Amino acid sequence: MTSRPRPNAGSKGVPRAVREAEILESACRAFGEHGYAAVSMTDVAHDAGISKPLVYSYFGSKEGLFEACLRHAGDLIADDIDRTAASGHVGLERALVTLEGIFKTLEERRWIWRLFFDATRPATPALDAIVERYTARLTERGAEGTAEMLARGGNRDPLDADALAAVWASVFDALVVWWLNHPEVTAEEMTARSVRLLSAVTADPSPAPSAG
Amino acid sequence: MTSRPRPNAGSKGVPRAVREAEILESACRAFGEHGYAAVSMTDVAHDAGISKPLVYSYFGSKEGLFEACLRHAGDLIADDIDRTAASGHVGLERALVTLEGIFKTLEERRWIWRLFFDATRPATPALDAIVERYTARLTERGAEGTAEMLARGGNRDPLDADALAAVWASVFDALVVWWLNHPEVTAEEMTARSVRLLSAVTADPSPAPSAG
DNA sequence: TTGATATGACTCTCGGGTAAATTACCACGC
DNA sequence: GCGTGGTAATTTACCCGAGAGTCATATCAA
Repeated sequence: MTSRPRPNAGSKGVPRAVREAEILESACRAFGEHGYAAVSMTDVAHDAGISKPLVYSYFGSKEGLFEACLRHAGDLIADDIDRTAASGHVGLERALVTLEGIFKTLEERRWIWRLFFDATRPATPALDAIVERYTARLTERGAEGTAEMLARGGNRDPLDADALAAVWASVFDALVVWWLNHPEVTAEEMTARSVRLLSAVTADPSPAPSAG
Repeated sequence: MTSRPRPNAGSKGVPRAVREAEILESACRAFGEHGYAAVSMTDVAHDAGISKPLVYSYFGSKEGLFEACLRHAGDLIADDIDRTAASGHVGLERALVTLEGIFKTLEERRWIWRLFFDATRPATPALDAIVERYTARLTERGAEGTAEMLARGGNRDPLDADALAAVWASVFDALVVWWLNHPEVTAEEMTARSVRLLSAVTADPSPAPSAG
């Protein structure tokens, strides 16, 4: 079995750090847009313009590659959350400042948001821990706000607080995802829209549910 | 290659309609709890106490089986939505009546809710159409309510209306999913919780975002 | 005997992961 | 300047397991 010539083998000579960043970017985009399960390692390699074993030499496994994507995206998002949380705003205003920050951070990399809500990823302890760590910062901040809101109304039920925190996280996610699906809307416009919507809801003098 | 005996082959004689219902129930539960991708046809067959080829003889393919699950679940849910929508309530009260109906309908089959939000299913035109058809009824009803809320505040932006409808759908889903994760909470209790939470939010006299 | 019900054992494809070989570059002695 | 060996970068070709889907055959009731 005489080996046939292998075009381009070794000819690139791209430094490790550069190649690694290239692969990571391709992977983040692919995973974010199509989901873990729908993306094969061959896809990532092809998108990055290289062969599959090279991807493995850099990231070890598909799960390892996804983990690197999570860390990359998580650092971007969590750092932003921490920054806006430290800005001293409270109540609805803090929620809106947080949204504004996220919109600006994601502006040119919108797809990374979905990495953290990818139901098709394997539920391994390693990945679970990373997702948990990063999402905790976001949900914690939200829970503070919603708990405060309930307390103002005299509600001290811990399950109510937990459920409302989940609802708020879902609202946050819905706003971001809606924005992901409307690429023509800028971060600035989306911030203004969020202000209008949240104000409309909390100020709504609609027919409240009468008892019974 | 003398064929060995096949224990139980053909010995059951279960009527088609009965077997079909058994398989469907197993499949709905498995798909709903673990997701399309994580469930194999062998799993379904084993759970239903039969062999894989029998599942194929009834539903043709994995996608066909999932389609049947969607129709089964969709009929339950959509019928319920239509019924509560016709009850004549408006505003927040209608939202709560709708939630109450869904909670009661799902009480003994909570997992079927997730079938419609399963990101691991194949995105074929056939399945897309079915999901679209069933979810349309739910989101449409929601959009009516949110549009009305915006209009009361003088907001006529169609994109705002679309985004708020998405947010409301997300809130609805978040409440149901929170409930799925708290099996000890009854439908009745969950309805009461929803009333408290939505009332708290819409009636919140919190620091509104000042201009600028 | 016939037809409905049922199954063990198989094929085939896809995708994660690997082994071994190949190319290019670089440092070094002459 | 120029062979030369070491090493990093990269490839082709393969293995392997899982799971979708099929076929020929077996059992049983009427």
